[in-house]
Amino acid sequence: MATVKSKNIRVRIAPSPTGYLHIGTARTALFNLLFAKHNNGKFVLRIEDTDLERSDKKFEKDIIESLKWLGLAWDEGPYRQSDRLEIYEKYVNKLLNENLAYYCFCSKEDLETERQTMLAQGLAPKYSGRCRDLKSEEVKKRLDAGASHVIRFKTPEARVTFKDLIRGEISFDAALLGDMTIAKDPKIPLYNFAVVVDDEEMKISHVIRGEDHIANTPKQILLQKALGFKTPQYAHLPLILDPDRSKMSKRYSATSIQEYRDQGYLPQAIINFLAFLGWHPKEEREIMSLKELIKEFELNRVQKAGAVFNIEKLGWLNMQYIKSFDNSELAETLGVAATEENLKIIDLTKPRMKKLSEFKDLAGFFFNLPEYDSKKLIWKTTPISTTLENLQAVEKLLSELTEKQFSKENLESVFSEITKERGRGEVLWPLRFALSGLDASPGPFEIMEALGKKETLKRLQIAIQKLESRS
RNA sequence: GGUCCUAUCGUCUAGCCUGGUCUAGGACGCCUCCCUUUCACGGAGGAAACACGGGUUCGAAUCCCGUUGGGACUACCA
Repeated sequence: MATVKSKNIRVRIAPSPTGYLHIGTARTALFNLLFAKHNNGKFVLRIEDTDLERSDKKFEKDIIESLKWLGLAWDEGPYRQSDRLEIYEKYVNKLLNENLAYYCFCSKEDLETERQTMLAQGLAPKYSGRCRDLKSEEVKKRLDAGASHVIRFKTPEARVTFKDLIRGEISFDAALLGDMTIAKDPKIPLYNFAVVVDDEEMKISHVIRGEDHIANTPKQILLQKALGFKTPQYAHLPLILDPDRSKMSKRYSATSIQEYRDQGYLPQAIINFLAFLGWHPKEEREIMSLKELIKEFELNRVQKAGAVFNIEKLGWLNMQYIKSFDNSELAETLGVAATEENLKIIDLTKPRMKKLSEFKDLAGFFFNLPEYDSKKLIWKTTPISTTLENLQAVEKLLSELTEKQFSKENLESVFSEITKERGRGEVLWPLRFALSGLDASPGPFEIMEALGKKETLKRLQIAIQKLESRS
């Protein structure tokens, strides 16, 4: 295998527990894992919970559980930013002491007015730097008075250029950025700052994340330089899009892994599907396991443009995986007892299921015969009387068989004569309908095998009675 | 508005780096047919794309420039 020589590759997935594990986050996690494992690197999980108001333990729990369910195992963590506050504080103070950051006392209202004014002038909105040169005595005085504040980084006016592993060179003019906020207080870091500190402390070599973070990259690089940190390699993944080509959102579709899990999508199918959203192996293949994906994954084969989430294809993939399961395995995932009868039912239902959740609807008739209109027993233009005669003939034929003879193969041969005499459609359609009560179902021989002699006869008699009461 | 990213069938994509083998390949979806009592599976076939305009070149889906379209970002969220 063409692996990069042990270059201490370390990547991370850094979800914030402000919602359930998002499809996009799962895909980012997957690509990170794929890249790490392909190169014998480490995959770190870091929970970015610096936003106390929006973070919730229940989301953290869901993220961890969903990641596990998908089979995306991390090597280190979960680290929690809320457990690392002293580390950020140390670095905030460092910047403050070196006069690379400063306290800002501007009110939100003032900032907003400033922003609007600049926007109206067609300028890139950025902070004016009003508090940048406040005298230290003044700062101390205001701090002592308990004035509300924030800490800003003195953004240098420079051109920031970095090489994105997927997109090539990307360049920003930092002069347009303005002095960004890095913390609300030395003890309360903000996203861009916490990320930079953690990536350094955790020796992250490659930052693989969504395209929506491209604009954050120059900010983080500037911070790294000020702090004397190394700059990791960056790779920005294309976004997952809704059918209207906007960033996938709750408004349009189910966005949490948990929802797909509840609907009966298999983790293998989701992984396979997500991997192919923005990536493709060299060969023309569609079905790949996580292991195979790891083997084949190359960052330079990642697509640059966003990819629409195609639920139809997920459904098809899911069906492929469902079909690949053996019956007892499927019984277990469905939470159904692996009795002989159930296994037969599963076997017949398997090729018809796009989602596990469809099992109930598809297989329900095996357990309870649905109510149906006796008209439905009639094949095309067959007269009622003929249909009745045919069913009676079938009943007679079947009642002479032993339970053992109720196998698909045997029943087929038993029926060869009667279907020749009376017509396949004329015999088999009413039989199948009597057995299933449904317009669409597996074939009558298969159903009879699963149902057994007693139940088959019972259902046949119900149909016969229905027809008799009609005529 | 500004900044940045981006552009092959309806969708996911192969091909693009290293121009000719592209009459542009595969998959999902769609259509037709086969199998078949129905539905599904399976099998065979079909319709369907290089956004546009300039260059460069003997030759461009592939390289360059521009236009247009699409998207992301633009917080004391992450």
